[in-house]
Parts: sequence; structure tokens; C-alpha cells
Amino acid sequence: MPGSTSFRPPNAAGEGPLSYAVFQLARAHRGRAAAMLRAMNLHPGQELLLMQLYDRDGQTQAELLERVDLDHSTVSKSLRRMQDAGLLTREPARHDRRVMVVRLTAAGRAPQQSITDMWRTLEQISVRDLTPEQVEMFTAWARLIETSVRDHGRRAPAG
Amino acid sequence: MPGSTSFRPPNAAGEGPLSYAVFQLARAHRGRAAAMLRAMNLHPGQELLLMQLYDRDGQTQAELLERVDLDHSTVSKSLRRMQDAGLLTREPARHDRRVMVVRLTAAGRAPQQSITDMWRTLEQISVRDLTPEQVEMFTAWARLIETSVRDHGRRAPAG
DNA sequence: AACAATTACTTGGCTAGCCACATAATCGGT
DNA sequence: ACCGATTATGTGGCTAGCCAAGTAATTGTT
Repeated sequence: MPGSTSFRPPNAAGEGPLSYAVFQLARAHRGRAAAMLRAMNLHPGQELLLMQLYDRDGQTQAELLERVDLDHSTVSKSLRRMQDAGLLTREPARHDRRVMVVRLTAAGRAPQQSITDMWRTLEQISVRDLTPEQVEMFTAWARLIETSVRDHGRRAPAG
Repeated sequence: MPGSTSFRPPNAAGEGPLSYAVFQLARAHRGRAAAMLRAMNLHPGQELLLMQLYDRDGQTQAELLERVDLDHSTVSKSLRRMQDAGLLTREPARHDRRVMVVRLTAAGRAPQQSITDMWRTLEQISVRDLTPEQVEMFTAWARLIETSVRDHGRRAPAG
């Protein structure tokens, strides 16, 4: 969060107040997360991969890919850097030598608690000025909007 | 938005449901915006700089910087690429030769309407499943959360 | 069994974005 | 007038993220 002074929305943003708010909120949010992650020598995005591996170690790159929903090249490169950093190992599976099995090292398992704490802290900061009910509604609506944005262009859910 | 299939949140994300929702919403949102921008040969982020220049042409790099609240190096590099793309010109101011004055070219002014339309479209998609009242509340809360996240660590407003 | 199609992953190339450091010009105090 | 801050911008170096193209292994088809 470079400046942190409040900045004025451009005129055209008036066409999409919600969208603009989402943009700005996301940048602030990600910036705060990045700052906290830096303290534990992680880069934003890496914690999501680690969290998936905390849920189940030894996953395939393709499995991780499906769960984090990023481009496969992004995951491939991130994992390689995390491997270089000693957080995990990757080795081809026996039955299918295309597949890369990803396993946490001790160094990769170490920050689990810190990451959990980080999420909790970030959440506490975020909801500071909202009631639990408001948080509930906001979160539900955020998921709703996400679905709208994701599904756009596809067939309607059913009817 | 690579996969667009719905993916499962990792366990640790349960520590911050709102934060996780914000993360995912932002990625979907930005992805959709990026797709629309690509159609007009722009990269995400560039439209914000253009919008600022639509509001007032001939701004200083420092002025733009303050308004978009990014790192100065990011703005510097983005503007250079946009200059290379023929969207704008940069020349040192006379009275202060450190300062770079940024001006739109015809090619830079051209996509103004498209950008405005893009924002409107993105907004319509986003709010598809919400009532105007819900949109209003969501937007207000998003700004509130943004403020919390931004202000965290600074001194209280007064006392 | 041979060969095309698919799958899993890698690599190259690009932009966004950050930090840290460097440079140039202006401002301020003596 | 000098010389140390301050200001405005640039550069280098790194990661995240995308797309497009490439490689290697497995599956499917005939």
C-alpha cells in the first residue's frame, strides 16, 4: 500500500461504484496480506498453495491447480520457486511419470500456524467496523457477485 | 479466469471467510475486467491511468501517482509502456525540469467511451443478483473495510 | 502394434506491482 | 553562493499472473 492517503476515484468510476469499491478493497486487502506474509518470508499467493497442502500433502500439481484456479503456468512457476526456497519437493509419480507429486518439507510445514494466525488477524482487521450480521451478509453477497462475474457468458444455472 | 470451475477453499481459509471471499471475488472481477480490456488492447491498470487523464489532461506523474495510489515505479513503467503504445506523451515541465507532464494523444483519447461502457457492463454483471439496496450496502461496507485495512497500524483519528 | 489425441507440465514472453537504490533538479539554511 | 535536504522520476531485480507454444508420457483408436 504505497501511499495510504485517500485518493479520488476517477469520474468514469461513477459508472461502476461497486466495481470500483471492489477494486480498491482488493488492493488494500492484498497489500496488507502481502505485508504480513513478507514477515514470514512468503510471497502473496504462496500461502494459498501451502494451505492446500496442509489440507492434503502429496497432491498432484494438477490437483493443486484445480483447487486454486490459477493458470497452470503460474502454479508451475510458483511451485518451482517454493521448491528452490526449500518449502516443498516435487518428484514424478511412479505410475505416471508426467505427474508431479508435491510434498511439504519441514520448512514448508513450519509456517502453518503463522499463516492461520495471519488469516485470523486479517479478518479481525477487516471486520473491525462491521457487526457479525453485516459480515455475514457481506460475505454472502461477495460470493454471489463472484458467481455472477464468473458465470457470465455461460448458460443459466437451471430453471 | 483460468478454470472457472468452482474450487474448494482450503481449511485455513475458515479463519477468514470474509477475507477469502474478498480474495476470490477480486480475482474473478479483475479477470473479467482484463478480458474486456484485452478486447480494446489495454492492460489492467492502464484504464485507471487513462481515466484520470480523461478527468484532467496534462497532469504530472506525481499527481497521477497520488490519485491511483500505486508505487511510483509502477506508474513510471506503465506510463512508459503506454507512451510506447502511442497512448500518451511525456515531456519535462519548463519551470521544473524534474516534473514530467503527461498528455493524451488521439489514440489515448479514443478508448474513453469503451472504457466507460466497460465499467458499466462490469457493474451490471456484478450486481445481477442483488437489489439496488443490497448493492448500496455492499459498496458502503466495502469502503468501510478498505478503510479499516488501510488505516491499521496508524494512530487513531484524534483524541 | 502404430499413431493420433489427450494430459501433465515446462518455458518464453509479456505486464502489473513491489522494494531498494540511483539520478537529477529544486529548495533551504547558513 | 554554497551544500545538504527534499522532491520527481528512473532503473534493477524480484514475484504473480496471463497467454501461447513446446515437450514428454499416457490413452485411445484403428
